[in-house]
Amino acid sequence: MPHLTELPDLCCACATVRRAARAVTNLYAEELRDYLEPSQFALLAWLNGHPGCSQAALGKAMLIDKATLSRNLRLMQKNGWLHHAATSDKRERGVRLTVEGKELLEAAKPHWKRAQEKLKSGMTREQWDAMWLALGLLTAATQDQE
Amino acid sequence: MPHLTELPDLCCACATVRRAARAVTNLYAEELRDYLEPSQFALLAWLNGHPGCSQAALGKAMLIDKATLSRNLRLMQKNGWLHHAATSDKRERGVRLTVEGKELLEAAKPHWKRAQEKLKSGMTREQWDAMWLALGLLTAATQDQE
DNA sequence: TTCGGATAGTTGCATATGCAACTATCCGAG
DNA sequence: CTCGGATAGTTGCATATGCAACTATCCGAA
Repeated sequence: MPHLTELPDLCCACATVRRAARAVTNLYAEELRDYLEPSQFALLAWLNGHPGCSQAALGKAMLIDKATLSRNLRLMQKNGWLHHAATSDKRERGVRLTVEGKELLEAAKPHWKRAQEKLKSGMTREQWDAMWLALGLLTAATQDQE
Repeated sequence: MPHLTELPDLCCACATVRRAARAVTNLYAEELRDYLEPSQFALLAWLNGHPGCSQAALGKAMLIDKATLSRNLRLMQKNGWLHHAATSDKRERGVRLTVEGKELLEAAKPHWKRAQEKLKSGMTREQWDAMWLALGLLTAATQDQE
């Protein structure tokens, strides 16, 4: 796989960030295989830090369409990892991890960590930091379009 | 959408690059809506520069699973944008754009350009360059794991 | 008080993605 | 020559993703 760092035929930012997402997802998926999908790990981890969060708030934070979220959360609920609870606003319902969900998250964490360390070990500290900055700026640049 | 550039609760590189990919994909999809999907544009553009390429080579360049590629290309073939041709090696078949495929690519290009300019206008030249570097390094870091 | 716009969530439809298992073909070692 | 491993591509299955259209609820203006 030569020249991945050179400016390639892929002069399309969309193609390049999607390719990176595929590559990174596969790396994490391999580590998390026995537990959950990488995207499910992300949802579980975020919800763990924001208990009682509404689907809408979750979607805004992760930039996930509400329809996608509706179905992905339903799957995780069927797995027993989380549950919905009524709120004062009858339109929305707060999402919380179940005990099983928290246990799964804890069990998966070391494997997540391993994947992240693998990635980190492939670049310098400066490159790692620059990557986080770049991803944040890239995402932000998509949001101030309206 | 505040603080997207700050180090967030999303300390998972996978979640962050996937979120960026969603955000960027949506931006391009909006521009390309009347033509094709962003991922189809990427395939079409790459094939245009590598006529007669095999699915396997395409998959290696874009880091797309061969099964995914098989089906995505089939869709595009049904749309009349490309065709497969036999090669000396009977296992593989070279993929080429049809005339319709080339016309579509040309028609979509200005809209792709507009999406890319939108993104570019949201950051400085240095940040733009740093982003390309970071995405390349990130992708490369996933590849030297075996 | 009520009505219309905004918000939360779901469903139909379509595309994208990857693993496992499969078939067909190629090619080199013996 | 032949057999077994490697390679190219397809199919079954499951998850992820987003738009459009829908229902239910909320809330502020008239």
